[in-house]
Amino acid sequence: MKIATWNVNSLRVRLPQVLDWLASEQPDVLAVQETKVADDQFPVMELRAAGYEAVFTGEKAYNGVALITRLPMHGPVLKALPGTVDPQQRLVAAELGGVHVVNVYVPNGQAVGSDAYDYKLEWLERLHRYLADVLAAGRELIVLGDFNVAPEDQDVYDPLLWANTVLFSGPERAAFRRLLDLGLVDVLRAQNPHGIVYTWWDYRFNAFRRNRGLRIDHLLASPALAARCVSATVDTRPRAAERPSDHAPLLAEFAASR
DNA sequence: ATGGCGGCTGAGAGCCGA
Repeated sequence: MKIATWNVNSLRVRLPQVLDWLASEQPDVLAVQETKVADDQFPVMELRAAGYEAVFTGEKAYNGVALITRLPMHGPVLKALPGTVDPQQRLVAAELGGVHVVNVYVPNGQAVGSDAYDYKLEWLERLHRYLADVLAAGRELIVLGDFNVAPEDQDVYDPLLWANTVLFSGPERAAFRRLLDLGLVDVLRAQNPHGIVYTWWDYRFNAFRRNRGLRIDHLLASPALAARCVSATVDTRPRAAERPSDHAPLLAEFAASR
């Protein structure tokens, strides 16, 4: 299975880039975040013409997530964390190729100590409970998306500058670590144990040209699946192209089981 | 490094992202 995640920062603006990328990389699944499009405006037909179906949950102007796939989908599609009513559309999950695939757009948090920050930490705790249940049921799991957390010093271009700020504060990193403590594997880091690998660069400051980035998009896999990961890379080409998203796509490939 | 970018809405400038 070839599976990717990409925060596109408006699917309607980025649709040409997304269609180009699907054509060149041919992933089985692409999880996108920040679609910023209401469901009745979602580009179903354009994706279908490219050979992909989509399940999505969106809203006007903010948030919104979609799973774009050429695999057959089985079973129910989840469009929010179970047992919660979230006015912000931040999660879509489906059974794809025998794997429970969970696409997340974790809240940004705005600033340490803000209401948005508390909402982010609560959201991550609810995600933890849900993923624990999935794993307890013995299901193969991939959770991928924009986590808005840089887990380690090497995931931040200037850790001292970012210390105690949102995306890199202790409580956020601890919440991410608790997801790994479930047994999930950060496959991009596992494939690049020591390398500098960023997924986001600020539009300002010439950040991309200077490679002042953060690694805040992630793909986590359950242990047996992670053992079959044959590659995990960040494709920086779309970030370098015309009218880019500020995030680059993260692409991983898994060998079939036996 | 104060904000510089870019998307959104609604028709201004302000909000939000990270």
